[in-house]
Amino acid sequence: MESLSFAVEGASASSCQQEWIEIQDNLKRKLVLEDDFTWTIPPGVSCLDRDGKAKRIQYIGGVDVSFVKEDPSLACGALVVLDASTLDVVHEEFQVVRLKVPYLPGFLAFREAPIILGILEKMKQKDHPFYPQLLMVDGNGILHPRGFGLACHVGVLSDLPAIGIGKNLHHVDGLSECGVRKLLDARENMGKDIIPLFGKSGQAWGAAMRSTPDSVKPIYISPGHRISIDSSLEIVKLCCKFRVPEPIRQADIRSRIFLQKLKGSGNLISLEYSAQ
DNA sequence: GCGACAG
DNA sequence: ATCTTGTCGC
Repeated sequence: MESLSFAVEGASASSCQQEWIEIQDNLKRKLVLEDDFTWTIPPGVSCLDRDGKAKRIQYIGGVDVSFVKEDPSLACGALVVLDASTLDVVHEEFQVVRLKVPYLPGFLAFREAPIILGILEKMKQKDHPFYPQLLMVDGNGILHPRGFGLACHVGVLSDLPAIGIGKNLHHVDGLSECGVRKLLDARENMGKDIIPLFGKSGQAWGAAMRSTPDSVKPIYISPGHRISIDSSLEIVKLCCKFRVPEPIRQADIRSRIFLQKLKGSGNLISLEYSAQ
């Protein structure tokens, strides 16, 4: 009995993955890893400040999905929009959903992307004035076993420039936390807070970043869509008040609060119908 | 075979 | 992802 259910679940999981791999490989053909946007990135402290022509990016979106311990299939997706110059939240959207798909390493997008895309679609239909010009995603871009993580998935399907942010390293192409740690601590890298991530194959996967002066644990940045690695790093630098870039941090905080309020106000029953 | 495995 | 109190430092 026990072994049978394991066998069945194992079989469905692997056939699912095979199908998902094909989807990822197909979507990957549409992936753009160069800057492909009309706005400009505000110059950092060391850059010349003279851009009178093109308009600077104004609205940066941050997305995250939170869960409830008591009911792991219940999730709240959040999209927050920040003013790039102040990092103030100017808009927020939430969507509570029932997840039907389990989390499988390498296939995060099949769990979380539909929620994010749903929110974006709703905003786009309304021609919302705060529709983001770029998305920062809580998960990797090309730093992924097949070079197509959540940020790529969301970026391609929404056709928005996207950047992936990992709070933990997904081990790919020989990359490891230990290796990154050594490079960050290396004497020749003193003061450097960005370490390019080159795998043993020579591939550039993104970068590890010490996002605040005193943070020990780096974040992992990789382009999702329509942006280069270098530009991704410039954007992330603009957003780091704390270790986790503000757009993602706010999406994380606010999606959690949203679920807390549902719990506190006993609205869980109505969710059985609204959150399909 | 063993360990690793974004959120 | 989820939980959680105190604690350290500016």
